Amino acid sequence: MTKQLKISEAVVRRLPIYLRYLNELSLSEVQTVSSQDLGEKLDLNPAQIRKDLAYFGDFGRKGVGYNVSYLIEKIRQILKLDRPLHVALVGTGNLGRALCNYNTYLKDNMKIIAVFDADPSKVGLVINHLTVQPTSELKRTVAERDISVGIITVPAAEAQNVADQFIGAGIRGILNFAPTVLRAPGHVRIHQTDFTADLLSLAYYLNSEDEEMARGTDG
Amino acid sequence: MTKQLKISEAVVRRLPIYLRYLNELSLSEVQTVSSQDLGEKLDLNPAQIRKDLAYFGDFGRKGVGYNVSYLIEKIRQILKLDRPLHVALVGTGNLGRALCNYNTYLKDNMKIIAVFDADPSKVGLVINHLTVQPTSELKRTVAERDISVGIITVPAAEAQNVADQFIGAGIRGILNFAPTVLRAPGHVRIHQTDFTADLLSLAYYLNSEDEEMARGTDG
DNA sequence: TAGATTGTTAATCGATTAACAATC
DNA sequence: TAGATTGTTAATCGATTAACAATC
Repeated sequence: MTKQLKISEAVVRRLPIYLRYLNELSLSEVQTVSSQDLGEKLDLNPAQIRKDLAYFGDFGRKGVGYNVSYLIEKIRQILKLDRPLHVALVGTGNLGRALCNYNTYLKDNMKIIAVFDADPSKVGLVINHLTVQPTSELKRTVAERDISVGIITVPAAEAQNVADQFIGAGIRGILNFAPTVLRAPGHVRIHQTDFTADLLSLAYYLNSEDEEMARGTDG
Repeated sequence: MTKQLKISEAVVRRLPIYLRYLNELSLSEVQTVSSQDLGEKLDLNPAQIRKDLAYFGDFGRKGVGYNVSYLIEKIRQILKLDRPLHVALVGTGNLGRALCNYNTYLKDNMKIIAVFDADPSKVGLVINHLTVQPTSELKRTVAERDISVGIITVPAAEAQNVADQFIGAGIRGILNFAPTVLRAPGHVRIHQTDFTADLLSLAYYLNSEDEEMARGTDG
């Protein structure tokens, strides 16, 4: 029986992680997996995994565990990856090109099907079978090709402008790689990927051997 | 007076965000900023910002706000970005190349100074003034050039192997872009950048116009 | 002095984990 | 039946937010 409470973001963000490992298991022809197994592999608490999944239904069998292919099917339904999802990307710098080539990765019905750049010298280039279009065509293409997600890989200064174009074109979600906070109306979901922040915050945790010794002595 | 409680990860992850905007303000020659201003710009609660900063010291002035350049200096000290920090990257695919070119971005004393690839056909290529070295040279280079952070941009199947080499070479922190959970001893800090998960989890939140109307009618 | 804004405490909210009855 | 493992409740832990005295 599927419950419909409000699901926390933390839970939703773990679902793709589960899905990824389940797909691996499926390839290895593993039939069944326990929350214990999943927890060890993904470095998560088994109780948390059971709780996460139980928000959406009773997918497991007591004493047995979870059927791998059934759970894959269910998580794909929850994430709405059981239907095709069209993505557009703006900004064909190194990062944008990298993401276009990641398309193979996203076999989960999610596919970049259009690529844009404001720079005329980039227009017409072919990246992984996609021809770069001028950003001026964004609105029309999004409507015509039923694109619901936009990826932004332009410089920070242009990101809000591109976001506004996406929003005006009726996009539903944006994945932003530019290091800037985007404004969007409530019905447009924004996910931020901020690896500069990931990298800089890493510095905080770097202890030299010396410091570790010092701590050992002190405390 | 600097307090030394245990600082939560959530707090540390916001510091680079503050730093980024403060640097912008500094460029615009803004002298002073309030938690109110910061909160509006960064879409965060002002009380949270004040609390975050207060963990590390009394950086503000009541009735006035925070001095921009003083706060920049302090946050850089906290994040240990007041000293040079050498980074190595393994995997010169599209993403790896993209990150090498982001070097300009990371003016904060953090710099990619060595690049490796296991593929002999990549060795010797020059990416943003860096010559690609064979991965076999990783350990020696890390030691010789005082490299403390490793970035992994290889396929998932090879990521743990590369991580182990970094760890064996005495690295202190790893930023992993491969979609796999890495194992590491406690003294090595792992940050995971998982934009595939960011993208897939986005799908969960995409409501079509129709669904929104339905919800409007139902509830 | 009056207005603004910090630093901090207390209240709230949310997420994780432990424990265990149910049951395969 | 005995062993394993789920789903779920209760307990814990942690993070965010509101409120306000202190003070510039």
